[in-house]
Amino acid sequence: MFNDTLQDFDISGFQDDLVSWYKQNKRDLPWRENQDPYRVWVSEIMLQQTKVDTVIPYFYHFLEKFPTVYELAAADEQEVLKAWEGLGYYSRARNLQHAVREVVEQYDGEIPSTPEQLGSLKGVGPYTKGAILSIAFDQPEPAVDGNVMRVFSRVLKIEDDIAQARTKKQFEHYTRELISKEDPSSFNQAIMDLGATICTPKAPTCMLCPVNEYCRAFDAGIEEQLPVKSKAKKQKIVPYAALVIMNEAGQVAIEQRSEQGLLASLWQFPMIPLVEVGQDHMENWFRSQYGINITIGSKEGNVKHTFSHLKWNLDIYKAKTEHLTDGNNTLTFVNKEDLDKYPFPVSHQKIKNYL
DNA sequence: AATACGGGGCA
DNA sequence: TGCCCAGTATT
Repeated sequence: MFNDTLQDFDISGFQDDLVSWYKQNKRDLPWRENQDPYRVWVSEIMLQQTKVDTVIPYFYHFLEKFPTVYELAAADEQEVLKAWEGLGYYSRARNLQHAVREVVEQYDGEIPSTPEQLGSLKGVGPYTKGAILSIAFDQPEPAVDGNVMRVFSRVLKIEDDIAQARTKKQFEHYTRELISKEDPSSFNQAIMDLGATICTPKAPTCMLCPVNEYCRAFDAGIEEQLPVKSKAKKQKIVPYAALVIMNEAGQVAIEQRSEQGLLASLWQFPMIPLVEVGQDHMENWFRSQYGINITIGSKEGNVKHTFSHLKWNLDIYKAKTEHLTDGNNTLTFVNKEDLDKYPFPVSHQKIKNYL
């Protein structure tokens, strides 16, 4: 199926040097305290596209609030989102709770340990499946993430575009061949630690690398040129007016976002899409949408926020209304002190400063 | 095969 | 700014 890349590669020597290095140098991380599959699972979901240092405080708090699958399954979704607030990719939290509920109902609370059952859970893709199977259940399954592709693209001198799906398949194939069958958990985590601390995206410190003698890119002096990755396209800029609307009771208006799409089910200050609505028509548009009159003051400031695929440019306005509710009950008027009970995206947490 | 989906840190 | 990060689901 694949070429002869692994011909003449000293697999057992590579495994031994990598795993011994890991055992002496592994990072002390909270989810490495034990092999509890639930802890491993939660950590792997949080770590998707997210740095270790960012995850650590969330992990502690989340495990304290939801120590086992049972507490998480029983929790209110808003509570789970609140615990995820600021971490991003909020569908991870929703999918995790959905999957945990399935584990409680279908598997009597025991996290399944077969690739088929585990991989069928919401939010558990090829990487997370392999990570849980290897780390929690000691099974020799590949867990191919960005680290693995970077490390092996260098070690094996693979010059295919790692942004392509078929390239990832290649790495899964090679990792399956290379992974230690005696200690797959240490092997997979060793690659991650190596990628995070030595085989870094820029300026890898090859002189400190425990497996540099096996590294074909290092041998050829092209480690900085790998991996090859095609560029992402630029984000579109989307302008909005964000409104901090106070009523005469001193309450502020917020609303919950749709259950689907961007920042699903999170809360926000009402926003007017300035692509469709002219500056002079904001109050009219608001009345047509929400059924109440508001008086918009002058612009108070601006918040820019970059997502992976778009940029929000938010002009902040303060506004007043005489109403205590809106026409269709889309808005919720809350006391300032109660704002922190609701999960807000980071962009709208910044708007709280204008209160 | 491409796109949607967050947010932070770093050169 | 642009790139990267312990990716997955949807189209």
